[in-house]
Amino acid sequence: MMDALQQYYGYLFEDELLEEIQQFGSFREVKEGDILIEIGEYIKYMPLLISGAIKILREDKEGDELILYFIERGDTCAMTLSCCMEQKKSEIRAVAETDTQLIMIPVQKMAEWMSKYKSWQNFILQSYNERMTELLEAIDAIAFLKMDKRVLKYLKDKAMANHDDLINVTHREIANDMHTSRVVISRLLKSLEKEGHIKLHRNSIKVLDL
DNA sequence: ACATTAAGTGATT
DNA sequence: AATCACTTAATGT
Repeated sequence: MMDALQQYYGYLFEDELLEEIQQFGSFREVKEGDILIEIGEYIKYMPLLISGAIKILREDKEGDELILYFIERGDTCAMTLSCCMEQKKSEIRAVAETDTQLIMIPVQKMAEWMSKYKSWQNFILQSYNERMTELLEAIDAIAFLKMDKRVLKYLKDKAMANHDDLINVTHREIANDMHTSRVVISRLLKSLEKEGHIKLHRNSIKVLDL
């Protein structure tokens, strides 16, 4: 665990902080599809990604999902930040997008480090900022972009998060993430394929123009 | 060979 | 953009 920490976060954090992370954080591995945080749960840990990716979803009363954004190595969940500050329940669901390795940091520590380490403070502030930007993008996408653009954005985001232009996903799953029907997705994907943006296969899609 | 699941299509609202 | 109804294609048993 120290190796990975050193490798991916060494340039960000000072040595004492790295040691504290190692001491208080617990390493965890999850498989694709595992739920890390469920809506309504109290958040006790904040995740620090080592590898893999996680997708953040919102859900309405009827159980319909809507994707907000993906997080990767070097990211933390902004919702965790706002929720854990006041020991509130989670407003979102976090699902492992791929097999993922991460370090769970107790929220008390994260508050403590805020004042103790400048680099931590910067890290939190910066990723909070990035998340905010992505959230705004997500809102823009929903409010102003047409469905076809949204699907393409979704695919590109997903390809980025996976570090792979070949995405394993069914039309059904996309429809669920985007809160629409499968038929609509099928049609949009068809037209995107005709325009040369993607290549369709059964159970997978290849993104061509990244 | 049969059942199940994913994906494609036309018509309707 | 959503829904229905139906077809076709791929995959599993």
